Amino acid sequence: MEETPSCRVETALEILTGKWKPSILLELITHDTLRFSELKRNLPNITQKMLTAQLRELELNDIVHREIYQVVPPRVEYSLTDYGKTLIPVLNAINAWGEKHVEHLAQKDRLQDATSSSTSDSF
Amino acid sequence: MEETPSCRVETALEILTGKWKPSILLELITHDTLRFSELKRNLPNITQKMLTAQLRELELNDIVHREIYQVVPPRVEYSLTDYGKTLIPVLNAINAWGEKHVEHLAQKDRLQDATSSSTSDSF
DNA sequence: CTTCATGGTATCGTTTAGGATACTATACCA
DNA sequence: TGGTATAGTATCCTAAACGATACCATGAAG
Repeated sequence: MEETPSCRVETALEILTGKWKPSILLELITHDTLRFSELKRNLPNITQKMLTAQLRELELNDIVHREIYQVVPPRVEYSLTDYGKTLIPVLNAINAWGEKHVEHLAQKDRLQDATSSSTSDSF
Repeated sequence: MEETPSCRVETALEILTGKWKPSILLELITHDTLRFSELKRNLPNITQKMLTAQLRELELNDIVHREIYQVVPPRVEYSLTDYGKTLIPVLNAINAWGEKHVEHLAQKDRLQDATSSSTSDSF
């Protein structure tokens, strides 16, 4: 890691990227507390291995809390830590830009279609 | 792509992630306009292939503008589009959280060191 | 004694991102 | 005629991310 400003962007992005982390975080934001099996149910295509791995990484970064109940069959509950909740506004900002972006691209495509059809509207 | 909110987070993140995109964006934010060779010089470890590929992706998403001058040897200048500049506040938010995060982790580690040294302070 | 549910690991294969290196076109300059 | 600079491509290779599948430990219920 270097000391340039972009480095901190990368630091933050490391935590948010990965094929499943945004979805996992969204689940925990909207449901507060979820068991492992509930997360797995709500993320239909994730494998157990990936879910475990991503949760462990989030736990390492103090974003999610893992609560183990010593019962059989096991019961493990996941939730955002207070610190993890500081990510919510950041995720909202990213999501808002993402929404604008799909609109922006759609508009660009409409313009391209219009100009390309005007060059080929002899058909 | 699905319709869930997290999807737009992923949409946005696709544009920001990749080993070099944050650095490239930072360069263009701080220098306004840069030639291909200048970008390459400022990003010492990037390969020509990666620089080209990342710039093309950013161009496709209308984040950077590519201006080609028909001279020999070639001169190509890259800059943020007006639309690309809407990313700046998002990057700032991400960067700010990243800064907090390194502090947070450092603090956590200090606490851990303190407790672990208190269990082993017979040395 | 078998079965079931839960929350995992372990192992292997595939797919993707990224890197190293060589090559190219062009016109000017010596 | 040959070298130089710029902005790339093309090809091949490695490493990391991701996925499929099989396996495991536990104790209660039947």
